[in-house]
Amino acid sequence: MAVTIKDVAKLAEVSISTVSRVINESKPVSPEARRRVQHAIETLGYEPNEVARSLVTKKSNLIGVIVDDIGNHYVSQIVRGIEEIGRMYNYDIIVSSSYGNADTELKFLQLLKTKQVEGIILVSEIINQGVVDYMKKTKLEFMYLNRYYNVPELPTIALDNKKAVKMMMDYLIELGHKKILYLSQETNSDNTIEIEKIEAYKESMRSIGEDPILVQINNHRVDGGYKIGREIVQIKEEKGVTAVFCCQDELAIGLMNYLYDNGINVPNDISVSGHGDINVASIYRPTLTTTKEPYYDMGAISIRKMLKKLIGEPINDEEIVLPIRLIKRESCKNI
Amino acid sequence: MAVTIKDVAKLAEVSISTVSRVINESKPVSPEARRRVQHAIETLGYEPNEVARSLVTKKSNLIGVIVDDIGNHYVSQIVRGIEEIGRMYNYDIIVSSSYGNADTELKFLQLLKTKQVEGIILVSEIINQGVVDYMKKTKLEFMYLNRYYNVPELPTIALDNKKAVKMMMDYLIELGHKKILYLSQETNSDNTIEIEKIEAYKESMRSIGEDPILVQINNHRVDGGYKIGREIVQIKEEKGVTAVFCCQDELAIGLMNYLYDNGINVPNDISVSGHGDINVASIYRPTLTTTKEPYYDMGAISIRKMLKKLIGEPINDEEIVLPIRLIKRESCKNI
DNA sequence: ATGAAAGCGCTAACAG
DNA sequence: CTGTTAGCGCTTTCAT
Repeated sequence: MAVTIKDVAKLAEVSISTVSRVINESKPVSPEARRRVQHAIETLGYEPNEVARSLVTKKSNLIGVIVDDIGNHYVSQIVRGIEEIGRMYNYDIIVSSSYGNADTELKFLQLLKTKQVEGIILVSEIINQGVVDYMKKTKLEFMYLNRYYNVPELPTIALDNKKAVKMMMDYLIELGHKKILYLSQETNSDNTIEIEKIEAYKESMRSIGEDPILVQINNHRVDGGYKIGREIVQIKEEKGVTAVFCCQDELAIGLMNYLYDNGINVPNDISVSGHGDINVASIYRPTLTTTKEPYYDMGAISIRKMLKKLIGEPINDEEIVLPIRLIKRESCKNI
Repeated sequence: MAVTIKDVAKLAEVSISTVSRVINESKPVSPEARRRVQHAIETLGYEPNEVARSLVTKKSNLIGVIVDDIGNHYVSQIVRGIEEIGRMYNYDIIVSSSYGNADTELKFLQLLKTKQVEGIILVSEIINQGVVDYMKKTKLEFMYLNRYYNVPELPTIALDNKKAVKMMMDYLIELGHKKILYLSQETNSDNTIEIEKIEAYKESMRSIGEDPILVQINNHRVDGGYKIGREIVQIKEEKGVTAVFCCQDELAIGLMNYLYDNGINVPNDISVSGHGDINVASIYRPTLTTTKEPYYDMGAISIRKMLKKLIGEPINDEEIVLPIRLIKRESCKNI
């Protein structure tokens, strides 16, 4: 059996309350008693039982984090941010990967609640009405981080995606491109973030008097970009496309792979750009021009907001707008 | 206040013991009582408090996972394996990133223990005597997964690194290479895994009557491979090196970046191979020839072993030797 | 089959 | 400043 507060009290010849007091520095304790208690703790190697503590204080110092897949690089960056800031406030995180399954997300939500987490951060790629409903009726702190959907009913950290698209389009146009193809993903729901990105793209094209050249795909992974390569090359030939702007870096990388494998040189034969700035973006050759989504910061800010609410710190409700940065690299060149 | 077992008991007009019994199916309960309890649980939306439960059962169903950096791809793959298998046994994981700091690792170890985790898996890149000492005197389940060091005193999942090196060398030799440079990392301690890899490399070189061409570096990241590029190219010129075998994929990618940026073509001008098969290895162009380290499996197996011990399942002590596979890709060609 | 009661390890009034 | 006491929500004897 592990050593408990009782053992410490006995050895130090004080009451357990006194021991509790020196552990938590919750109330003044005489120097003498404190010394004895500390000595007892040392010799016994006492470590407080946080579970017991949680039970009475109702504070678990635990945040539940449900993610799509921790193996995804951008996800792990968000988690990194969450964890690092959580640590500063003495919070630990329990992570679970749902692999995009709505039922799993909901199951984890309930599970985490039984574990008495004080808040939950959901990093998802799907829209899950079950979660929305569940969270609305429970008073748990919550944050919905979704890369693809806007979730208006629940707190989230939003990015100015329209602006990101505009910045990229302006840059491409500045490089002399006119026939710019936008590789997007299918918009299967009204609150898809892609809808506003597509809108921004079309607007840019209109502003230079060009017709939009839009290709949509239902796979936003690297292999999706690869598979659509053939079609893109075909359109390039037909319409004289000089630049492909992909709605996600993964697609851009996959596309560049296809182009490489088929002897088409980026950026000499065609320019390619992405969105996100995942880690391979700067490692791949040619390096990928993209707009940076501040994943780490998204995680950091979401938990900071949550924790501030939890510990009752004044929370400045001024919407923090995360800056979007254009990262110019090798994959796009002037024409 | 959340609804407790008491509320359920009251509504169902039974004692809390009975409620507990139906929740846990620990003892027979009359159909009638069971029905009433279940109904009460439904209407109240009761969810058991796992913290309270843990306190009495001494089972937290929590495993602590301390990693170097969750943002590292190979680390996140290990965590994925841990999490997915843990889930099957109804275990959750608490993850913390130590960023390679020994004191932090130890601090987390203690912290996790106070949280009553039932076991700890440490995914580290350093050797930490403090951890070894601490774990030897506590009875917590433990698993030490280290990519760079052998940790003889504590349970771990080892890979046959010598064999991996031999396989790669055999392949390179088969392709006609003789002047093979091995880019290794500095071996600052006796139990560095690199020592046996270097040994295996030297043996291979000896077997074809060549002198080893060894370069050591103290940075095993992508940028390390990039920075050493200049030196490698120089040695290539001097000694007629035709292939560079890097002790980690990250180094190989960095090196290929340097070569690309300096107009040296892989694999036409020089072959490059790695070790690990991190995700970029197959995404990068040219794709990287490497030996696969089964990260996901390492995580999965380590927690499975731990959980079996925890739930008292018979554990087959036959050393599971994880298979090492040679992945032939584009970065190496015959000469 | 069921209830009463003890207790897991700890915190937080409450007295003194 | 310190000890006593009452729980936190739950499981688990021990009777009945």
